[in-house]
Formats: sequence, C-alpha cells, structure tokens
Amino acid sequence: MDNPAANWIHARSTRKKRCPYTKYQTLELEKEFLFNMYLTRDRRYEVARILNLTERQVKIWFQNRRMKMKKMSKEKCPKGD
Amino acid sequence: VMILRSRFLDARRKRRNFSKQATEILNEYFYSHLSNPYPSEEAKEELAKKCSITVSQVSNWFGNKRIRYKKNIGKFQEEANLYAAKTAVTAAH
DNA sequence: ACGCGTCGTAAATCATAGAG
DNA sequence: TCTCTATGATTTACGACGCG
Repeated sequence: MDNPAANWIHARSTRKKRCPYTKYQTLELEKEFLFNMYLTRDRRYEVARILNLTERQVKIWFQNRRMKMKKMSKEKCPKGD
Repeated sequence: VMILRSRFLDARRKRRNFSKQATEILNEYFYSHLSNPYPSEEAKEELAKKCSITVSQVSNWFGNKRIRYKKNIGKFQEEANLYAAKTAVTAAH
C-alpha cells in the first residue's frame, strides 16, 4: 500500500551518539568563542586537551556555534545587534 | 539591554504550542508529502506565513515530526488517515 | 587531494505548556 | 490542583557540497 512511504532517511548506522557536554565544557567553549569565532589549529588542540574533547568535537562545536549565532542575528533584531 | 537579550535566550521557556489551525496546515503538508516530507525553503516560507510562525519554527516542526513519526508510525496512523482523507476530498474538487 | 568553511538535517535531550 | 506526556526548541554529530 502507500505504507510508511518510508523512503526517507538515512539510518545513520555508524554515527556516534550525541553526548551532552558538561557545564564546564560549554562555559569554556563559550569563553573561547567570545575571544575568537574561528580557531587556529594550535588553539583547537589546546582547547580539546583542556576540556577532554577530541579536536573534531571542538571543530564541530565551533561550526555549530557560528550557525547558532547566525540564526540569532537573523531572527532577533533584523536591524543589527 | 541584558533584559532584551535574555528574552531571546529564554524564548524556549516561554514557548506556546502552535494554534490548532497552524498545526492543521503543517500536518496537511506533512501527510500530503509523506513520501518526501522535506519542504523547500520557499515552501517553508509560505507555510510560515500561513501559520504565522517563523521559518525556523517550520523547520523545527518538520524535524520533530519526521523523527517522531518514523519512531512510532503506529501512533500516528489515525492522524495519517484523517489527513489523507481530507486531502483526498480537497483534491476531488 | 586536503582541510576547513557553510547548510540542512537526524537524533537525543531539554524545558515546560497544558491536557487529563 | 497536580501529574505526566506531548510539543517546541536546543544541542551534538554528520553528509554533502564549496572554496582556496
């Protein structure tokens, strides 16, 4: 029949399960983001080491954080904030 | 200043459920595109306008709907039939 | 080819509005 | 009034694609 039409999506089999970061990790990442929105390779290594995250996690966190910032400035005050 | 800022940051805590009519419009789209429930940016803008919500809210709604539907199709069967029948009638005339 | 960028999303989780 | 669950929003983690 026109069942679940279940074609859509990609059963991501080998994806790492989302693991919420601690308050400390998030706070430190936010502080680093405040200092600079883009990370140098050296800085990324240090942040990852200090927070016990992988460099990949830190890189992706910054990518997501920039997207969040973009979304906030777009939807909040259309003027400029 | 800080008050206005925190108002946005706390938006999640002040949410209201969407109106019955908005939910109706979103569900109609979802179930009439069940084989590919991924509205284009333009379709999202149109839905947002019709529902009086933002494009991001439309994206959130579809993201939540797709995963929750997929996770438990049975639970949504009645709803699916309801909207399928509704769009069938609409299409007939 | 590499490596990091954005964009759109899945899936898990959060916070609580609001149905019972 | 008081639980809980359904619902809207946010948070991790990628895939797909772009660019230098």
